[in-house]
Amino acid sequence: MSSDLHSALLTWYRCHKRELPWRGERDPYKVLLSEVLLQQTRAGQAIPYYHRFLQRFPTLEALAQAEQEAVLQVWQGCGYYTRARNLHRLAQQVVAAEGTLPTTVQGLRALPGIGPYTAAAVASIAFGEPVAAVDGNVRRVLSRLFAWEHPTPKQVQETADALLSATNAHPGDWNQALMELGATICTPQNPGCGGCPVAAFCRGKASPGRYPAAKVRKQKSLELVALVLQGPAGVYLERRQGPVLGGLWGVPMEEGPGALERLLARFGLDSAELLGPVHHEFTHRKLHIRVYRAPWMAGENPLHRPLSRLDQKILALAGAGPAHLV
DNA sequence: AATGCGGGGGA
DNA sequence: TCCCCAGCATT
Repeated sequence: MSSDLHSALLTWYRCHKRELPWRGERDPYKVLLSEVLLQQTRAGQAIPYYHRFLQRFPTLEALAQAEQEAVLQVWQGCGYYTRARNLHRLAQQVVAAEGTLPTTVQGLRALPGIGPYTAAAVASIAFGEPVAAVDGNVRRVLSRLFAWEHPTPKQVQETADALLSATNAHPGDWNQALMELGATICTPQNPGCGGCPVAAFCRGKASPGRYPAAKVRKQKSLELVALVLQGPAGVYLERRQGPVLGGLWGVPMEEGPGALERLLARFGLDSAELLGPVHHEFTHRKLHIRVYRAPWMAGENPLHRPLSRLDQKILALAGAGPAHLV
């Protein structure tokens, strides 16, 4: 019974897995990089960043010696920039201590930016530790297999561990097989149950949309004003602080009533030209930005700074984006 | 347990 | 439009 599920999934995986750059990779540094990139990021989006990152920082040592801004420059556009800052910190920490990455879940878990999933993924894939890596795919696959509408983290982890302990496959391969099924067949919408290798074992296949129940998301609306200060050599940029786009560079912005007045006061200006609106969405925020422009004596080329997509949009509207200054 | 954090792709 | 992605840190 259970062994049939295992062999069915593993056979399918050997035959149908996507060819990804990190597939079959056992180098801990490369495995770690791929797993961090894949946090809340689809494989297709992560691939170019994986290549760019390894070309720029081929080893953990090279990453440790880099400036944070150089790391963010490579990560630019990939989102969740805390990942890049933490990975950089991790490299410096490890190189300063042991020199090589920890080889166990427990050791990996203690590093910045490494949570339960990433620790288990790296330990199982790179070091063969028999531990289940539970991500969103695994949670969804198991919820459907067992018809759980409201799976608890404990329930999912325990079941995933039990399934892993019942296979002779390499733990990393088993974990990836389960995730690959979730990513390509057992998808959130319109799952391909007709082509599913384990449909015979699935209690939820009659109504896969019910498992697991969708989360509720609320999106806050924010009114912002941005000021593009344009000079002969480029635009005025400042380094953003705090949790939102922290470490990246961008144009001055203020939020809420009186935002424009505060911006003008900051730079001793009387007025600025309204260029137009820019709309930008984060998962939890909907930003409405009124973009103004004013002449300025200094400025720099935005190409040389790590910028978010948001700031790239604003600069494009002002005709001052990286593409306009190359 | 809930919330915040980017950006993009598929339906 | 809406959903959510090979999650983690913080509260």
